[in-house]
Amino acid sequence: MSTIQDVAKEAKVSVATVSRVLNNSPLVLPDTRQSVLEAIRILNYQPNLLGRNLRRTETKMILVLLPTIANPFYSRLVKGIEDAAHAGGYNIMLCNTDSDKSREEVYLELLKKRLADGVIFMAPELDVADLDRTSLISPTVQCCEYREGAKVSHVSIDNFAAAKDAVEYLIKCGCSRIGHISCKNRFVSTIQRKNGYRKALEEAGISFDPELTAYGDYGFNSGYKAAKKLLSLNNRPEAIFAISDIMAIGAIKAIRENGLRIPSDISVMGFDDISFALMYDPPLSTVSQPKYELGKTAVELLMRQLDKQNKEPEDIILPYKLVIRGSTIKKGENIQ
Amino acid sequence: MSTIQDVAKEAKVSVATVSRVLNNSPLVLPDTRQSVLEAIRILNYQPNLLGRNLRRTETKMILVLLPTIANPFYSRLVKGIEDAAHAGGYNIMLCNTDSDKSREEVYLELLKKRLADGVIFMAPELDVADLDRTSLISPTVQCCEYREGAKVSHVSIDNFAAAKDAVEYLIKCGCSRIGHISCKNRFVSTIQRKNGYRKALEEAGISFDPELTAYGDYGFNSGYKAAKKLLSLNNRPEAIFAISDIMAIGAIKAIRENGLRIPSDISVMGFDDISFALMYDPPLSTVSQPKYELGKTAVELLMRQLDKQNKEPEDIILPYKLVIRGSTIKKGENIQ
DNA sequence: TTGTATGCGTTATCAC
DNA sequence: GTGATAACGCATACAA
Repeated sequence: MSTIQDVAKEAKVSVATVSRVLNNSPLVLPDTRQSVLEAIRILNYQPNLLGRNLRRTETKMILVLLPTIANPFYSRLVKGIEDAAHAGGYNIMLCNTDSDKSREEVYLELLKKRLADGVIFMAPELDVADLDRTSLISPTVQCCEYREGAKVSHVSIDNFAAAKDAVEYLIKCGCSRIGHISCKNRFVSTIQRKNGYRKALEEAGISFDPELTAYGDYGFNSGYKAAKKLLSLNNRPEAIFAISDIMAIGAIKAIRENGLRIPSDISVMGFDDISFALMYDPPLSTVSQPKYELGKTAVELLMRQLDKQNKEPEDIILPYKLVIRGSTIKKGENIQ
Repeated sequence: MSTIQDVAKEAKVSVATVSRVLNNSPLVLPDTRQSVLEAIRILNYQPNLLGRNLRRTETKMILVLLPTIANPFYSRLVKGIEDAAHAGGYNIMLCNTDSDKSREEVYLELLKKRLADGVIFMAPELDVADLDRTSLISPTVQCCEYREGAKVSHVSIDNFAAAKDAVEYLIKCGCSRIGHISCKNRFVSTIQRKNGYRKALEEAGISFDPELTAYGDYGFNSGYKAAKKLLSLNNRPEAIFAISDIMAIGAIKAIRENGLRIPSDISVMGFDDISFALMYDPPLSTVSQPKYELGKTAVELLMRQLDKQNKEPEDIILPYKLVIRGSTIKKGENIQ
């Protein structure tokens, strides 16, 4: 493995000149540049980035913390992050936290140990204070999920409006008893979606029934169990709004097991628009998040901090889209 | 940000001693160690790994190249890799190549530039010669997919036996016209699965009909289209064996659109056993790969090279499992 | 325009 | 058992 020294010797110039060529400095004569490039070619030289990183105290690496890549919601998001990062000369380190705070902290060590220049949280387990502390060490951005009150940039959709829209659609379809499958966490998205659900009911003059809300953990089985519970009510729901597609699909399994049909007996609405939503039979109606753009925007927010352009936290809201497919009855097609 | 120098000054020892404490050297007095640890605590010191990496010319980082994390097949696999890597003191860099050779090469630059100590290929686009060249630079392992003839370790299942088993099962269920949805690539797994399919037919005395093989690209739509083609044959298949679960699910969509039912009219068998296979309705019969173990084993193979324990390439075959669920008719339940 | 010299933070090789 | 000090490979301030 040859070093910059070897190249300098071969090209009969100083290491400084080689370094200049490597970094496209304008103040090096074309002839000199040529002979350096020739030496690089001859020696098949590859700069050792460890040296550069140490010298510059930067790694051109972004830490990306997410619960698990097993959740297909993150696939497109990561793609958006990856593309934007590459465009800016950065690479990413994808880390599964399993929604475990201590795992998250272990990965943040990499930041403290200078192995990454910045971090994007997809669903921070850290509390507001820790998040603020992290942002003091390195540029930090929250994407999709975020902690309210933290002085840390974030990008997300308007979860309240999205949930309200989704439930309003179900109401317009003629459903008035609408079940909600939520999660027992304190994520802003969860709370906002729940609020959107209640607001839609309220505006339609439908009284909120706490029995119609069941809880899961975003997983398939939890959606199945939550729906079983809702279906066991004396007055079962005519529609179910779940805060994740996977839970919605679990709910459909439960509904079918009870001998009911989708969507004629019960409509089901999901959230996220993961790729499976379209593959499922029936294709799932859902709230589509602009996943690629969310990821891309998160990186842009981070870049602005990395470039020291902006130290102030920014909050960006991206548009969502209600996607109606086969798991909800169409307006006007309801029996009532 | 304090450095090792600051700690040395604070603890009134040399940087060498601090370094020894940091690296758990046995030859440092308990008292000295204590005072160093105290200084570290006071200064809230974090070692800068860039310095260590440069000095040791290692990064404790493993490059993991896969087509895309959007393919859920890789979720558990990555988990296995991650856990094993962490256990060995390594972190991983997950890289989506989009099955694009040039993207793969870009990521391999990270290896040449010493930003990673080794690489695991999940589905190498590189040819045998390039793969051999890479293994000369750094420890290299192929996981699941591999190039035959490359002097590079690999771990996978016996794709021939697995496919043969799957097709034999369909035959035992009474199906004799069995369609195959494959891919037009040169992956060993593809070829072996095709061979297993043919071998099962042959042993059952069923003549191979080239018309019964259609091609896709592992994606949902491609499975859908391939099945459409198979269904348009004069003598349509009684069962379909796809080499990916996602294509199998696409095939089911096509079958249902043609007014046929799963599994009574047509049985469908997938491959991989992704999480969605169990969530789908009907739950998909498929060949289950030991995903977590495949990932774990790949790291172990790599570690042996990193430790210089073993330079010779090793080939490991892990057991698969045929999982029968609702998308195939049960033995004895066939109409014939 | 190019070269010299220094330092980034750490570990390792020597002395002592 | 501990301390000086020389690398590791590169970028950059300054000198020429």
